[in-house]
Amino acid sequence: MPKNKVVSLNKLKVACKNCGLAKLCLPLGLDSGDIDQLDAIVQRNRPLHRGGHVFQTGDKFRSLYVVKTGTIKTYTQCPNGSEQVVGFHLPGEVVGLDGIECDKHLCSAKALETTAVCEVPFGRLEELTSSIPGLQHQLFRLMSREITKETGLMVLLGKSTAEERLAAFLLSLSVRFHNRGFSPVEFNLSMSRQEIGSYLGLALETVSRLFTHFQEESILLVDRKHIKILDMDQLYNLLSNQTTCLDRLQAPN
Amino acid sequence: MPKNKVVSLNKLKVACKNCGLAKLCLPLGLDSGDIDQLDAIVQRNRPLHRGGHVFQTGDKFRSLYVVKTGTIKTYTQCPNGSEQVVGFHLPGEVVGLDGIECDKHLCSAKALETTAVCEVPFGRLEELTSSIPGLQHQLFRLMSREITKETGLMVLLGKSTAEERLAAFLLSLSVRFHNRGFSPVEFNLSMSRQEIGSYLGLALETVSRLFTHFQEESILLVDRKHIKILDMDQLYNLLSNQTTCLDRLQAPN
DNA sequence: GTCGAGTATTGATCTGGATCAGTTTTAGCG
DNA sequence: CGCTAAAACTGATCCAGATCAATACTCGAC
Repeated sequence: MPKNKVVSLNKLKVACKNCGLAKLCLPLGLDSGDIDQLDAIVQRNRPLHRGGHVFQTGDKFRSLYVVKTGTIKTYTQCPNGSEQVVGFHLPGEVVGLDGIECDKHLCSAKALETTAVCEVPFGRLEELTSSIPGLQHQLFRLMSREITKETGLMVLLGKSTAEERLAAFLLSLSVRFHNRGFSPVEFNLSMSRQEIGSYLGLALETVSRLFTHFQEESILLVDRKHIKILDMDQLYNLLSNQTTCLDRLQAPN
Repeated sequence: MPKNKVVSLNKLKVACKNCGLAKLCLPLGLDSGDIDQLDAIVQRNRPLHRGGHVFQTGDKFRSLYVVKTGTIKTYTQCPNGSEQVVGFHLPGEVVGLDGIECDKHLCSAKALETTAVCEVPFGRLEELTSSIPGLQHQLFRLMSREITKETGLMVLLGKSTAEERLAAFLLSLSVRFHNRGFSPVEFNLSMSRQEIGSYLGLALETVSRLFTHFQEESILLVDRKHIKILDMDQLYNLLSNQTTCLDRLQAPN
């Protein structure tokens, strides 16, 4: 923890109370004074470049990380070298919860584009719960939501078609962008077809074909990584039998 | 019946400190006095019969439940009526964590056989963290483990063959039984082929065929719900490319 | 600008496991 | 005990999506 990055820190130091993400993030439901206390332990390091790691499998667990801008993907490496994406994390979403159990990270987290994260040392966060009523419950809620989201994805992977999986993925992104103040119908994917496929348990060719197919059906307009949803209803209808996991994937955070 | 009831209730009132599961359960890492405090809030209701519900989707969230004896399955109901199993829970394992987020349960939990559970009112559990150092961290660890386990299952569902899935499932059970003092090589399945299939994202026919196949390969001896693992090494080898999720599924709890 | 490497698209083929269908076994019950 | 319904097994067929293969596009480096 060097203390000589005064200049870059100033540029990055958006206090939690001034941060547009506060309603989605850890401070949710805390009052102004409490947020100041939380703010005091948050470390704001310089942004990561595309490909930079927040942490890697096996690293000692010290902190949770909240995405401020950009996108983080979490993934595990299989023995044969191939990687499996386990999550995409947008601004306001927390990364690193899997590290609490064994005190070391069980997956790796890397930036898909230039990305800024807020580092929250977990030991100090745990201490803060004694002086901030509600913070403990907020953390339990956050972890419960993570469990819910993963359950939703399990259900999706267990019994849905490729079409349903991609539709659910796009709708999840749509809702999450919307919650963050961006357009729910037009956005850029920061991940490759390969990464989408890995996350959804599909081959990259299948993902590519589905984009083409959705475009032919006038559900989407696809230009490389730029997506425009033309017919939201039709996209929802593809999931009519999957409302359970859809609800879960659309959880507010 | 009335006479028996008293006796059986007395028999059920095993204090946490005398419970054989304490090393796997919430009291893990707490000292004797702390366990007494925890014990004081735990409710031990009469056992559930096969098919009885611990809670159902939409119920208000009040408590976590720890399986004492028997097995609980958690599942969600799809709009079309079919159900999707999301977990099987053995003695010492906690059920209900998904309810914290929205203050209501998002899945249902029912007994697969006669099953006793310890009910832990969550509000009181949260209060207890202020007087029991370490309990908060233990709860965070517990939830982190849940996230880890679900991630492991996601990976399994995303990219593994039917054979690998069933092998991983059996090995997971084996380890969990072993941790609970039972034989790791011989046990009874409390769930149907249908339920195993639902959990693993397979058709019940596929599960049935795989049991036959494993038996032909002298990996297993299968007699209806009774399983004997004849060749543990071969079962492991089926997962050679899947060590990541194997580790996760074998998490101590 | 050209080059080259990564990424995406599209087509052709193959296959694991779903689905359908029929049979057998088991468990529950009057 | 036999009757019934659910669960399990087994065989035959089919198809969604993987895999293999070839081509096209994008973008940064020089």
